[in-house]
Amino acid sequence: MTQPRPRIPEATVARLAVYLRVLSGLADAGRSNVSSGELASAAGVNPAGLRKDLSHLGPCGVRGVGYEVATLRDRIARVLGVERSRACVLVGIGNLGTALAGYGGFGSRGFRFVGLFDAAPGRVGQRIGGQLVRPLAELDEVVAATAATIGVIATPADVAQSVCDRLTAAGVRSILNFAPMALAAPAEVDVRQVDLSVELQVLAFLGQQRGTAAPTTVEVTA
Amino acid sequence: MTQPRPRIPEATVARLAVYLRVLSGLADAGRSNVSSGELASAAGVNPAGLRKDLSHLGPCGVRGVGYEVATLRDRIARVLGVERSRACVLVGIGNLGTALAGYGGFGSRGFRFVGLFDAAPGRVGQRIGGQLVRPLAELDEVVAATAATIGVIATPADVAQSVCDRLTAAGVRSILNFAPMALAAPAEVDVRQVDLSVELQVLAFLGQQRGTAAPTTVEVTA
DNA sequence: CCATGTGAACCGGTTCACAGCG
DNA sequence: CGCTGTGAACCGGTTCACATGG
Repeated sequence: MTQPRPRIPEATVARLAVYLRVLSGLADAGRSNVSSGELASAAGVNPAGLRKDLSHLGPCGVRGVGYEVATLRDRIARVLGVERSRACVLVGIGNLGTALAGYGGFGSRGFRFVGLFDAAPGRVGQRIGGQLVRPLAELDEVVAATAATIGVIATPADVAQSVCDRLTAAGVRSILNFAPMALAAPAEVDVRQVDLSVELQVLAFLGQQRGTAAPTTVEVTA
Repeated sequence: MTQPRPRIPEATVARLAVYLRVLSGLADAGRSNVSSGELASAAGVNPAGLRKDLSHLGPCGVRGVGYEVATLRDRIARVLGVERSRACVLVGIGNLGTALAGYGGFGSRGFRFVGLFDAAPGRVGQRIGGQLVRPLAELDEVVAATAATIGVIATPADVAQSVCDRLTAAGVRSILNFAPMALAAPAEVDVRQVDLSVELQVLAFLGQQRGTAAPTTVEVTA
């Protein structure tokens, strides 16, 4: 290939996804142009960092002017691979699983759930957003038939590892895990962990530290 | 105070929360001792890093032996402030909000929801896990009465900023935001963003990069 | 002798300041 | 003249290797 393939840092990829969302909103609002400052403020990052992120895509703005909204949006979408639709399976259709299955934000980002699975007989057969909930026994079959490469785990912790094993055995290459437990998976499988109670715990700790650190709040260091 | 207050890094705090969960599980299973290697593997981190994390609490293991499970658990719990119960309010009782309100993992970590709020008249008056869903109009009142310091936003993106403004005005000092949108808040308020579709997007990008990078998979670099 | 605790090298990512260019 | 693009300093965090001590 003639592409330079510059290896975009993971932290940058995460922010590109945010810029993409902001740009889509701006485009829908009819805006045709933005500066790095405005885009950065809407995305919650610092302007220089945003420009550095975009530099990984090659020059894509006009000096002295800013960025063309639709062009930049399409460029980022292409890099992130939003065009291609990605088949995902979701295991664990409790409240969280239901929320994920029904979340509209995924569809517009190129993700579609091609299989919803649950172990509880009571859940199986229900419909969530037009999708049938299937028994876990059909996992292999569905992954094979749809070539799904992404699996999402929203089960209780005690079955998460066994679900992970089944997903990897079925051929899934990337796993997003919401169960509060570290998963062991083969090296060629990417696992990302989202841990809701850890987020709350960090927030509480920072708040408590901030609260107790300086009784008179600010200007203590000066 | 006689405490040294050594300023624990944020990344370490997040992992301490994970160690705490693993240690609680080990204690419940009757284990009284662990090595850094075993604990690290259960937490999904590298052993040296785990020891460095624990070094922020001062020496708490026995050389040549390992860590005493209950002691270490209690030490971490004290540092994270798990003992004190923290009042939280949750705004947005859709599928995600319902999942959060019903998630048992929070209670055991010292968090309790003292108010569930939604703008939709259809939601108000429902009970979720024994809690009544209230109208947003009662937010100030409940935050004041319960001294809640943490707010969780699980609303659609278009109202997230206004909810954030109301929470900060009511006196909330820490916000966990699940709406896919960057929030603007006063500097003294901590905001943490959890963005589900960004997680999926990063995962998909890494998978696509991995897939196209090395056709013969491994041993290319050797 | 073994696992902890830690100083020091290392690395990715962020911030800054300014050069480049419309 | 203004905003983009980027090299260079900076910083936090991770990894490594080994000293420490039961």
